[in-house]
Amino acid sequence: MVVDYSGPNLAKEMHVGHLRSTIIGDAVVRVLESLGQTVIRQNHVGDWGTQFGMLIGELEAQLQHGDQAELALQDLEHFYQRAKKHFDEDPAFADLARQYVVRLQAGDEQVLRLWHKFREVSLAHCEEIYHLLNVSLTPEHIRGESFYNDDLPVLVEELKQQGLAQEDQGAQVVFLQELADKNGNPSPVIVQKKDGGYLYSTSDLAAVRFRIGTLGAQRIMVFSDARQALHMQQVYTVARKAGFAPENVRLEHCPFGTMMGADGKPFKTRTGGTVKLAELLDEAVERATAVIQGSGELSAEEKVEVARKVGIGAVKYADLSKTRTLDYVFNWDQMLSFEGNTGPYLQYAYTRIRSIFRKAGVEPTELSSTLTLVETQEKALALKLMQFGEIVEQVAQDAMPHLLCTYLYDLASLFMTFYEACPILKEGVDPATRNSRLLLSHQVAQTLRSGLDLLGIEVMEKM
RNA sequence: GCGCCCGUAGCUCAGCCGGAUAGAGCAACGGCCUUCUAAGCCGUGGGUCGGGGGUUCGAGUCCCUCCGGGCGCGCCA
Repeated sequence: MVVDYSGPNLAKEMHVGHLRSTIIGDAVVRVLESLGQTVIRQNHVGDWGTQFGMLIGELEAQLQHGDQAELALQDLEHFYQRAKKHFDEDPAFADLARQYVVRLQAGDEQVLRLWHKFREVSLAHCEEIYHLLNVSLTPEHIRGESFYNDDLPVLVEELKQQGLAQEDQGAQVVFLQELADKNGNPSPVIVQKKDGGYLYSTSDLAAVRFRIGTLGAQRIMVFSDARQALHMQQVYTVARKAGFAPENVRLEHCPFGTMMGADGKPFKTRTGGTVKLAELLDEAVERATAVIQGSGELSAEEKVEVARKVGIGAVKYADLSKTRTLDYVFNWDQMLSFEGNTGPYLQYAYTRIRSIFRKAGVEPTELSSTLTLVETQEKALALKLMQFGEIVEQVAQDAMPHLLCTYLYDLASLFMTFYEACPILKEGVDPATRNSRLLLSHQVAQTLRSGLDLLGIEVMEKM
């Protein structure tokens, strides 16, 4: 199967808008792979389009001033703003930019070289973010819009020959009766602009065809914003009609809601700007550092590592634990709290168990396999442990990681209850009971670790 | 205008193919540390599941309608 997720626009720096697709998609991919599925990741990056004419023009202008490309592109956001300003204020530059778009489309070598340079720097930035986020995407998963460029004229021609696409007001349009409204008005999908250019509908269609025809996908999952629901429906409907997608191939759009600020409006900086992902993640680690400051268990070096895992884990868990399709409110204090359904709470539950083994001086492998369930807390915990498999199956089926989060939280809560009620290493606990409870605890730790790993969240031995 | 999504406790959210007195966490209040991490645990109060119809033995869940909010709808992605 093919899973399409993350897909940032390379023209700018990654921002919070890319977060949900990236971490939800990655969690689902991990879950699918854990079940033995063959998953082909596709990072459909935005590396093509009119804005690149402007960016390449700006890059060339700066290179002519003797600047190094890496340096000029060090701050992509800033570079973009500069290019935009240049474009808006200098008509000559605007013309140049438009020419570059044409030359880029035509495969002009010099322009392509600059485009490659830009793309390379921007992708390197994405790699950094993925690494920091502990997301499994690598360069080999990149398959941007540009990849489909050559196929677009071919595809449109096919649609025309099939009688699906027809000219309307100068553009090539597919009218879908399947998606008509109550009044019978068909839903229009433009596959080629009046000026001959193509749109994302076209490259998305090409992507569907490539994924099925070349990659052999039996199931395609695309993680993108819920606002693209109509667009995805259109693409899939056209793909079916055009014969790109046979009946037996599952075409799924896995939409997600918007990340909101405390004010209930889309998450922005205090000044109303877009929040850069790099800054958000830095802040997460910073805040986590403050949170674990009081820990007496950690050395200074360990704190750095733990803060990273806790901070990043908190951001990811906060997102993953909410129903995917709904908007959710981003709240630092809540996600970094050790109370409630949070990343830190689960990581803490894990370290608490590891601490027991350290204290006991016992390795899980040394335990006898005899499990004796007597107390109600022990039984409840064991019962919960057995449900892990079916929850994972369900997440794979529905692409809903929050089901796994809810499960892990329930499991951790049951463990805490068990831990309070059932002494393990205390005096007076007979060896058999001690062994059984250690075994049970170990199973919980393993399950927490596996579950968090499927979510792309790391654990630690101490915190 | 047309279409999609949402409305569950003060706040943030769960509630599998409809099934028993609707669940958590924050917040509020009250308990539990001389021994396994109190970053925890136990308990109390708090909801006409937006309103109204309908289907059903049974509806937070399915259907219709109304109210309220968000988003989308031919040449951006």
